[in-house]
Amino acid sequence: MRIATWNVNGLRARLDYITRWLEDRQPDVVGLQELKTPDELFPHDYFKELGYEALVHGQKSWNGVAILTKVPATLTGTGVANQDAFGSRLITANIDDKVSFTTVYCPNGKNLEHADFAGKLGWYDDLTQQWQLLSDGPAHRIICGDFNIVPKAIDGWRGEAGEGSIFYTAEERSRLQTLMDTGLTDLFRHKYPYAQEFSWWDYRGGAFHRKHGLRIDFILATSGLIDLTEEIVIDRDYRRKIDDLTASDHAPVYADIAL
DNA sequence: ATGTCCTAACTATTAGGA
Repeated sequence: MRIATWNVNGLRARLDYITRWLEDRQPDVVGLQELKTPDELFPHDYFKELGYEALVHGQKSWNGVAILTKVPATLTGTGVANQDAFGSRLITANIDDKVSFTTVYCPNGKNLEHADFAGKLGWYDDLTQQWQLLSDGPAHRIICGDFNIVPKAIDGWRGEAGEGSIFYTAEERSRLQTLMDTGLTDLFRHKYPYAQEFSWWDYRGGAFHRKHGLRIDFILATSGLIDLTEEIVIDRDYRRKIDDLTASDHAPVYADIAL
């Protein structure tokens, strides 16, 4: 089973680009973030023609997450408890009764002085609490998405020079670590302990070509899935322009798991 | 380097992104 995560930066503006990627990579399950699309405008029929059912937790203008799936799936939850003010950022489904699949769009935080920074930390606290409380359903669980945190210096182009700035703070990293301490493994970092690969590059200033990126999009999985993971790829070719189609500022990330 | 770029929105300028 090929599972994936992708912050598409506007689903409707990205529809043709997303189609190219789906046809080329043929993922079975995809967590999408930053739909910027209200539920009533989600193109269910379009994805159905491509072979995907869509489970959607959207909103007007901003945020929004969805799960595309080729295999039978059941929606089991949306949203982080007590965090409605941050918008639509989490959706969970049981995939074929084999794995619980969650995708998240974690808050950005803006800057260290902004109220959203403290809010980001609180959002993570509530996410972890909710994650721990979820006890029924499949034992295999995946949470993937745009986490908006650089886990280690190697995961950002600025390296050690970035330490302490937003995305690189000890406060943010401790929140991510607390979530991981519930029994989650970063599949990319586990398979490639020393690789420097990025999943996001700023649109501005030629950041992609200057290799000024961050690795902030992860697939986190429970321990039973580690040995079942055959490959994990940050698909950076799909951060490039295709013909006249503009890419998202995030690359897709996918894993092939023997489920 | 608060320069740059992209999206959505009460279509023109602004907010948000990371």
